[in-house]
Amino acid sequence: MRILGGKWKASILWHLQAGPTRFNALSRELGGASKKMIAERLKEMEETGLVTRQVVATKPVAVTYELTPFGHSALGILESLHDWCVDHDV
Amino acid sequence: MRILGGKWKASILWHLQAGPTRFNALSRELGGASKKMIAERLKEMEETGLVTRQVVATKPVAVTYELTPFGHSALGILESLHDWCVDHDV
DNA sequence: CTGGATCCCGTAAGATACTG
DNA sequence: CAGTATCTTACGGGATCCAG
Repeated sequence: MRILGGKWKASILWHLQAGPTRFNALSRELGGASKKMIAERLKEMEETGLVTRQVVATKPVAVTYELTPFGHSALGILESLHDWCVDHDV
Repeated sequence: MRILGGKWKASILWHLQAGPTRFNALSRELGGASKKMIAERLKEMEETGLVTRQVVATKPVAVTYELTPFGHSALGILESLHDWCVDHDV
């Protein structure tokens, strides 16, 4: 729960499964989440090894986030959770 | 996450799998949790249908909590989560 | 424009005392 | 025994502001 819990980590993982994504792209796709939330959650997820952070020194700077293999495996878990919710009407 | 999240619900489910358990028994087994936490979490879990509450009109009163089938199925999910953590060293 | 830091608030969590 | 009442603290969450 400490790794996957909270309000946004699951959504972030979901949106990252398509491939490396920029900070603001995430911010746009996760409509209801403030940039602070995304930044905090990404930092935690980087520390737990779910995602990697890449800084591209263009101008203006670009920062992309990408799933690690561990992050991909987490998506499998989330899918189990999802199926469980659906099976029990939740 | 809303159903299983928080700090104590998983532990409560785990301790209830042995069968109907009394409030104070839970309180003793979940060392670090105050009675307030347990009471609040149990109330939520009753509302989401994970557990049932049974009042036995002895003197003094006894109250036991028991897993519903839905609660049992949640244990399966938690086990998946646990296995996932173990497999990835967490 | 980009990514992120700061401020403020509400709720969860924790400790303790009290009640039927 | 099984909670409730009350208070304090910690953290998640949201809006806003800052730097490159």
